[in-house]
Amino acid sequence: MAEAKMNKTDALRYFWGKAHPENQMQASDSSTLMHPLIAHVLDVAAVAILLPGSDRLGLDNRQLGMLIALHDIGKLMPSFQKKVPACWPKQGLGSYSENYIESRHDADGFLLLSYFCAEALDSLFKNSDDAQLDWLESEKDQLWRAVAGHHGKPAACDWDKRKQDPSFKFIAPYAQQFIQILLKVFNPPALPLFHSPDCLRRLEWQLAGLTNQADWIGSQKTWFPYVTPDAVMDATAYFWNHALPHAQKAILQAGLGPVEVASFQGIERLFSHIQKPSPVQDVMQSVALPDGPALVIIEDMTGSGKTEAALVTAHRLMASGRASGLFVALPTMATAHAMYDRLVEAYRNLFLPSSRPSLALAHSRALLDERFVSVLAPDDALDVTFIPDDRASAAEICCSAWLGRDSRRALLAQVGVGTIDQALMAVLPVKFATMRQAGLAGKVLLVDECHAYDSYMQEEMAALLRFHAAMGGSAILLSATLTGAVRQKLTTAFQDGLRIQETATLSSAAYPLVTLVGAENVLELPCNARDELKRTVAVHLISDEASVVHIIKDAAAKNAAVAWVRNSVDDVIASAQALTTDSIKPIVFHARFAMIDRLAIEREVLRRFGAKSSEADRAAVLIASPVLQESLDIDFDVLCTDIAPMDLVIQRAGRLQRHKRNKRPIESEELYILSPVTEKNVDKNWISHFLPKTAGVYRNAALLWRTADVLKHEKEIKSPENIRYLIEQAADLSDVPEALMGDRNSAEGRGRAEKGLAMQNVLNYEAGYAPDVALWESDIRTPTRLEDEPHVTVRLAIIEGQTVRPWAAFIDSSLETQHQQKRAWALSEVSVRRKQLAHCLIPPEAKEAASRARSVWSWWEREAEDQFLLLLLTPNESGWQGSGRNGKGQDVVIQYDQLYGLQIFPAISG
DNA sequence: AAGAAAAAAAAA
Repeated sequence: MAEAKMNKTDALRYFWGKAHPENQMQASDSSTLMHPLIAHVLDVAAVAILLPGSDRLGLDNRQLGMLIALHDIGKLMPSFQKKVPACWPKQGLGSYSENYIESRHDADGFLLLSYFCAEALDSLFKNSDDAQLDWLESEKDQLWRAVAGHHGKPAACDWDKRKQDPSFKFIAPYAQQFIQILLKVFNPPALPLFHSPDCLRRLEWQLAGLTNQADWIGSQKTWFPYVTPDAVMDATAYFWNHALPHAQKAILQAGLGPVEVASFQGIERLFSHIQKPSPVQDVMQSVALPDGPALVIIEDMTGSGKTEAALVTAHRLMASGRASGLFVALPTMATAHAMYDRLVEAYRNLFLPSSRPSLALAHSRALLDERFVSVLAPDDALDVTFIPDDRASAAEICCSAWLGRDSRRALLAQVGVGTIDQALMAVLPVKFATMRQAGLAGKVLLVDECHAYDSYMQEEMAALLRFHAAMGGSAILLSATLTGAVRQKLTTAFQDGLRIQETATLSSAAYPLVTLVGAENVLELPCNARDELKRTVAVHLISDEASVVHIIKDAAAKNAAVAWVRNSVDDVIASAQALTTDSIKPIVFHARFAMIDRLAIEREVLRRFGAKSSEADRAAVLIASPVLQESLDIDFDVLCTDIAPMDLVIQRAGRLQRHKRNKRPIESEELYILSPVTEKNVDKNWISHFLPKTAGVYRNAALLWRTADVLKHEKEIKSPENIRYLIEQAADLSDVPEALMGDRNSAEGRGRAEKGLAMQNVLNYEAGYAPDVALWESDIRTPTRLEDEPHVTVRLAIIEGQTVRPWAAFIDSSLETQHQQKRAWALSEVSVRRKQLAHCLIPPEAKEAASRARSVWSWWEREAEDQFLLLLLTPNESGWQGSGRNGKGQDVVIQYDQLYGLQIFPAISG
């Protein structure tokens, strides 16, 4: 029996917007199997209107609500409605049919808005009868693609072909009626014509981000329980009485409720441990900041208190209304953790005590961090009415589970700390980049250690700064030293984003230095160094390994703390073995250990050589790979290093007699650099004959030669006086030996290629949120970092009978529990070049146990079988061993022990 | 001919 068809307005409430997948349905209560489309779009519109920060778009709430509510109009199409047959709106579409062409509702939505319903939307753009004041079609399309592209990338399809689908003719009247209903709910005044294309472009990106964000919140079923079609009989009533109150609560539970920035009242109020501000902190407290969006670059020595100076700057920018929050980007997960720990103490002081801002940790492994997980409030358990009244609870950290459980959402937290990669993905055509943009918008972007990047990442950084400035954001960059070229590049990028025609030229060579960049002017402000940090290190170039060994043995005999930074892991292990005697037992430190062992070594190294180490503990020899130049706060009486590029040599030298100590076995500050002799007539194997593995790691021999040669003449590293000079001199490769020019040129070529690749990959702000102007989620994910060579992640495991245990659980039995499984596996990882190890052998009798072990890994870890290798270890006389094949398919033996780490040898055949 | 360290990974 044919159902009597309803009129369109009545029928519309039966179209669904959200529904359970068929198999999870419970037939008992058919009325709430689905959430009506009208209800869903009003929910999302309500969220958008109430989200703090949505006022930055500069739209009237009625206009904003209208635009956002249109985001899912494509779901009216039968090709969407048929997806859940039980929810098919027969009241409008007649009896169910499967015969509709497959399509995407985001692309269909765009077509409805831009083409089939243009007239119905006229009133939204009609300012007067003067056609001069009308919006252009292309301008309207910018808005439509922003709201339609809410599935992580711009909606796309073969538009001309898709238009031919007869369903459009059939659905258009419904869509027009749908629009009428929304117009009645919101009653939006006409959108003013934008006086500049820049403003419209910004609105396009902002609207795309906000739609996305509001859709994610508005799609949470726990916050927006399904309602019956009857509930939206009166759409206006639903919006006011249902959508808005639910949205308000949802926003609070998402941890995105309104917060108020405290006024800036001096660095001591922000950090209780600071009694006397350092010079750079003094400057950043008092200097006049440029008007409008600002870029601040702080170059100063490690230990100068840059981070606090930067947070002071961020607070001042926030307090002056230029930002509502902060994201701190760091080069590694480890440094992100350290920064998180520092912010835990201070971040609440940025806001009024009555505000409850979230502090989120944003990187791929944040959920393996016990401390972060422990502060995550369970969804819905957050008491939204709770306002702490005593200081103790006001000081407590918080982060909603909704924000904390996904790295893209984590960027939305008022204060975020994470890897730089999380921010960079905002300017790459990866899925939900607009979410990340929304997270960064209106925040101060604080990038720490921003010298630590290659050409590819530098170009991404420039793109990020350009984008951030164009969106009206401010940024702070921290570094020990940047070359003039890099500082100029980043400054120009920021000014580009501000639409400055004639960007500033930087000139200062002072150090330490604060660079203040605004739209109007640029100021380079020399700054004093902290007295305690001023120092002179004597540099000795040594051209034979035996002498280094001799120096180390000599120092060890005097009970000094001595370290040798070697460039390759194999060299580290070989030298450690060669140095081992009855009295010397070197500590070996590199990254080819299972993470749990590496962390244990790190703790041991900190204990022995850290600020609080005792004289007895310090009498030790450490042989380390370049991991040592990373952020560990340790110091040595004597330091040796293989030759490396200048900035790294300086960084390594920072580990020499860094702390004040009453008495040292060796008082003079001397750095010994193992390097071949620098002469003009060297041959092209200058470095590879002398330190073959170093030649593989630092592939620009000219740069190494130049570094050694500059240091040979300069003879000392003097902070702060000659730091800038050393860096700039070493970077100048115009006059290197003839034989090394080939190397220099190919390194330059690689750099240029990387830069080109990055330029090709990053989003073009100007081109807008459009499908064809970037490789949006093409076949290969656009990476935040280039990998020069493919690596595999090896997960170490112990096999005993039929049980496979992660190595970490074997080392630390507290990791044996069910809920620690993921952490245990992550702590058992080592990264190895695929060339060395491509496949691990699993004996047939262990196959079953091995696949049982793998089954608890996440879907991509299981999926990428050649990327995540399970290595089964069995004990042998010197530790543990397993077997596998290298990249060429040859059999190899893998040796593992806690002293030297992972080593791979060719298998002895026969 | 040699090879550090570092990040990311679904959906609305």
